[in-house]
Amino acid sequence: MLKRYDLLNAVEAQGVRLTAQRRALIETIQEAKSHLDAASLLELARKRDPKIDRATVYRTLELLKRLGMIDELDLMHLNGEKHYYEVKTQKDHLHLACFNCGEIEEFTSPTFERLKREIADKNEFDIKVMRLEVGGLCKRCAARKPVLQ
Amino acid sequence: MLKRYDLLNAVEAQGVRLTAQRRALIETIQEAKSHLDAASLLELARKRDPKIDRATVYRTLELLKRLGMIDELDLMHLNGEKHYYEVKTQKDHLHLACFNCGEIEEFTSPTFERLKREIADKNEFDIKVMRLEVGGLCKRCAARKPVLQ
DNA sequence: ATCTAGTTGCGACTCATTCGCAATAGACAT
DNA sequence: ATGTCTATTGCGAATGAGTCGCAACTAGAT
Ligand SMILES: [Mn+2]
Ligand SMILES: [Mn+2]
Ligand SMILES: [Zn+2]
Ligand SMILES: [Zn+2]
Repeated sequence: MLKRYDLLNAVEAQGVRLTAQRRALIETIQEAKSHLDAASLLELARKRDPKIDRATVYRTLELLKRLGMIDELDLMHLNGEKHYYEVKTQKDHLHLACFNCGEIEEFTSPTFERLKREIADKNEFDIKVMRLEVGGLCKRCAARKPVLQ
Repeated sequence: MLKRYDLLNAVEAQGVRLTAQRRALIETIQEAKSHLDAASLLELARKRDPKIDRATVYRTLELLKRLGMIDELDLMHLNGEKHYYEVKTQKDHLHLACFNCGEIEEFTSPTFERLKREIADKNEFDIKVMRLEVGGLCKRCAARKPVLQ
């Protein structure tokens, strides 16, 4: 399991106003077992504070993105055009999405870290976000499928 | 300049029906100087064949994606939620998007290729698409900005 | 020249995300 | 504790990207 940043403390440290809604949303993302889209996040957060609006969800996601505390993912848009969110981990990690079964695998990799350093160094690019998403067939689904077609 | 696949020939070789609209769209993407979103693609393609509809653009993009001939990009959604498209290149390449000036840099990298092989090998994942997008500040903009804030 | 399955245009639709504005509530000062 | 001020919120309406159903059309096979 990858180590996640502690959102609530980090947000507090930024001197951002801590409302009940933000608290509920932040706790929800922090404890989420999977990548959440805005609608699922809203649904879950309402269990903590039923009085949260969709607009607040988007505004809070925007805030957390701006502060560099969460990452936004496409996950290959396997399921509509929505985006997914997760707490940033200490090391960046990458995502493999299976076109067939929808499974998402995630992991870190020294080569990925090295690539990150190279980009920053060679291009003198000040990296704020880095997103590597791979689509294809997971081990199981690749085995199940004929190689052709 | 990265070497692009020849879409028209590749599509023909697939035994896909070649309509006037598809031809116009394919030629447009092929010759595009930049990453095109669906609306820009439509606008440009209409110069070749004025009678193309938005729905056909999306259906054709879907087709080309399925055939693995184009890539779909977010480019960090710097400008709304739309997606961008480009002809697949012989080697995959990655994209750096500057949050400040919007510039997009692209390049290939041996480390990126190596990472790709590692993912395929270690995870036994059959890679169809691989998308690495980086957001941050380009060289010029990073220099212009104070390090804090 | 005919046939037909695949493709298209159209208009209506869905779904994710954003916006404007009046009401509310953190945080800080009193 | 109370008041003040401003950032934040809920609401409902709006936007914008992408999709769909269906009748009309056409590429390409025979
Ligand atoms: Mn996207
Ligand atoms: Mn590119
Ligand atoms: Zn799978
Ligand atoms: Zn820049």
